[in-house]
Amino acid sequence: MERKTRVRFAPSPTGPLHMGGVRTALYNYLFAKQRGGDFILRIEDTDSHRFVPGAEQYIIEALGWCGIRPDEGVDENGKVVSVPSEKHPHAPYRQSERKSIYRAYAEQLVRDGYAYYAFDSAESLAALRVEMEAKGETFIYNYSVRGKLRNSLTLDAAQVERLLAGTNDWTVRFKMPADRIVQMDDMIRGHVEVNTRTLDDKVLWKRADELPTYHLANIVDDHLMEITEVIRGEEWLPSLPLHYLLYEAFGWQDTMPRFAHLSLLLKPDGKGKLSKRDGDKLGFPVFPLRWTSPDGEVSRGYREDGYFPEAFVNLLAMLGWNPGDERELFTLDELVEAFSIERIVKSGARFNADKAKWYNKEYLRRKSPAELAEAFVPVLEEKGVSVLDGEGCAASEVKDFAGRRFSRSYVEKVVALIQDRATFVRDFWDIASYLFVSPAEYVEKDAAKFWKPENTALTFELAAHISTYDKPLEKAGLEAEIENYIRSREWPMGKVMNCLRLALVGASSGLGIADIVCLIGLEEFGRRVERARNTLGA
RNA sequence: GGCGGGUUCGUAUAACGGUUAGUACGCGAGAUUUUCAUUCUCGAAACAGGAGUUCGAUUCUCCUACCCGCUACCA
Repeated sequence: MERKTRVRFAPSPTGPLHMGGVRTALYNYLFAKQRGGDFILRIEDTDSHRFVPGAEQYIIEALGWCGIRPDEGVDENGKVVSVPSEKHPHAPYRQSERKSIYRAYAEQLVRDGYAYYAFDSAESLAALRVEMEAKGETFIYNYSVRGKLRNSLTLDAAQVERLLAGTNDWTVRFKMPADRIVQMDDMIRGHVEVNTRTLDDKVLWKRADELPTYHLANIVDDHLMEITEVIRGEEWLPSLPLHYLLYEAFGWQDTMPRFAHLSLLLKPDGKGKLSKRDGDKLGFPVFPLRWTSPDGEVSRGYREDGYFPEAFVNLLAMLGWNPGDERELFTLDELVEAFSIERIVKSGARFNADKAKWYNKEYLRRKSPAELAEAFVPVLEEKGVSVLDGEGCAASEVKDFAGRRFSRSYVEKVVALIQDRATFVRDFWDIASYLFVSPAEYVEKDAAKFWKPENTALTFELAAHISTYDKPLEKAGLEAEIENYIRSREWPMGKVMNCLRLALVGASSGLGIADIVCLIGLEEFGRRVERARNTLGA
């Protein structure tokens, strides 16, 4: 019988999710949605020592920002579900709240001979490890040493009972077979085999906190939650044999999920995988959202750096996957359509900040001016420019340069003309501040180049002519008028235009003269020319 | 050290035994433009090395090198 596709993203709330984690979640999501399946969020908080407050909420918020919404595990308020319901039948989805489930499974394995109780203390193991390493031997806790240690395999039943009841630092360990080749299949890497001889008797359950370790909790929950595919990071590949053996020991082979191990995201320059530490150091965020750690340390995020979630998702998807053709721009829905595990790349991907910016630029230029204006408003207000909304201003556009008040329709017009020139919304101010504030000073170098008596005389004459323009202010018409005026007099076009631009912008860069005049209007135009004349001289 | 994974221009990638090894970002040069930006055109830039298998290997096998991961009562 064909099972419904169910995948899960199972982060550990030990800190903010970094972009590699988001990519893993994204690939899981895409896989599930493509097959009409479920994407489940499960919180793996079985390490009580590494719990970080706020991390869980961060993970949910980050996924939400990306548009990745779990079908199960998180309720409509963005909280991890603890109580089972029709929509969330497998609750709780936080492993710490599933504590009671795991012990029985651990005991089942002991009873069936696949695991045993181990009574060695952490200190005695550490000592043994040091001792063996001193002799040049590698310490592996497996068949080779378990016979010499204190456990339910070497101690008699009565003693085991006594230790089980009377002490609380024992563990349940998996009894790794001595010499067996485990044959595995990975959806990305193909056939993989490992001899159990090199593997160790992993701890499955700890009496001290009555919590399972990752391996047990993971297998039990994936089974209980009817997970069909496990798509996770490459760091888990070495423990895949153990996981196979656990499914076998439980007798769950027939419903064992298929596995896909994703390569890691590497640092752009140096060596090693992208880690949480090297965010600011490398000049780009490693986190989707800004994160303030409990001790007050702040790490930047893509959201706060001005990236659109669509761009972030897109660039992440293309880091280790490609559609097989030359398309590069995909919305989340398009990714759902195009995604395929077969086209995931095996090797690790190095993140490239320039490409990330390019993606944002592409999305920015595709956005509507209305949406961009909306995002630009806070920036304007920060700069002391107020944006007027509402009924009154629709009819008559407000552009009050001295009072720094502009109607939203004006902001939209500005944005429409500059959106091709920006990578982020925050670039707008640098590109277009002169469309809101008269230039207070003039770039010295540009002034020296263009503000010369032979140019200014002509410029003032042109400005005077423009001021008398009585047709509706509209780019094409005004542009033709200006060009015509200059050409018919055989004036040097570049010199005059740049001289005038200097007066309007304060520099010899920026939009076309006609565009600027149409935006700021004749009145402001006249003021700027006057001001330049007074400041720079005629 | 042991085990596993990986290796195509600087980066991300295409190629699934036969190609002038393609594309994108970035970089360089031109063109367009009233400046800047955009846009357009062109250019430089890669099969880690060595053995096999084959009529023929970037592609298959093995070895070496390098990179990455794991080797915790962390995930």
